[in-house]
Amino acid sequence: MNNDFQSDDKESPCHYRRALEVVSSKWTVLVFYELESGKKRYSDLKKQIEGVTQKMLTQTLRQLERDGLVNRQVHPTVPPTVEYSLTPLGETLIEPMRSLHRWTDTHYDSVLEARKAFDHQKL
Amino acid sequence: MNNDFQSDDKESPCHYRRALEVVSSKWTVLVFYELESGKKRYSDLKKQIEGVTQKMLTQTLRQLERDGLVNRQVHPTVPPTVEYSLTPLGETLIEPMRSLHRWTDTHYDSVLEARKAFDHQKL
DNA sequence: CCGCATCCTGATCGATACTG
DNA sequence: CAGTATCGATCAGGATGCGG
Repeated sequence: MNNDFQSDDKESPCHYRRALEVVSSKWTVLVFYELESGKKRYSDLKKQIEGVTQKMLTQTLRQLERDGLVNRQVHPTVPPTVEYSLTPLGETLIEPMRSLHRWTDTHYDSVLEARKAFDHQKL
Repeated sequence: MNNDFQSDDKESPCHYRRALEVVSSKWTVLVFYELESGKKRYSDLKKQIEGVTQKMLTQTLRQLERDGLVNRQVHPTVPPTVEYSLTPLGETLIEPMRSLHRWTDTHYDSVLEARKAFDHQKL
């Protein structure tokens, strides 16, 4: 496991950017989106997030757990059951995420059009 | 590219992730942050965004321009002057970005603490 | 001053195999 | 079921040098 996020300097000018690192990895948003609706099992997350590999799902969940945004709950059953849910801290992120989500719904078409125009003009 | 299927469903998680792709590259947020306060020259951006290389700054600006979020204005002087500013579309992103920014200011300390606790517990 | 082209390293991710 | 371990391939990104 390669957890080298050591340079967590709060005073750094990259403070703003580091904030986004909390949520900007490829699968983080999707995991977060699934957990918004409540506690979910590992296998359910795997099933519902299309295209995610075991490795990436685990890695993403570990990172969210490490950041205190997600809670991991292991039930000592056979076979094992693991449930994930948002922590109170994680829930404070829901609103900002929704804000971005709303922006997408409203403006993503414009972005696609802009790209099309840009690419066309470049030819 | 397996997960790159297109869905017209505005509520689809796939759509949700795409939102972040617009803003989640390493330097995008910092560039955006600088341009919030108005039109800036390339060299000023380079100076104010600590640690960014020419390559990455140019690359980031091109991407933002392609997405229709940033306007590029070339003045035919010698030597050349290039100014960047937010487009109207780009300005619509300011509020969502501020929302994330506020979250950072309020909760980033908690994230750092959570990381510390998590890492400590792992030893 | 602004930016493109090239080379190169090392982080990231998928695929695969294995465990409690 | 819910992971861990390992190995390549791919890719982002830094360094450098050139060009309008």
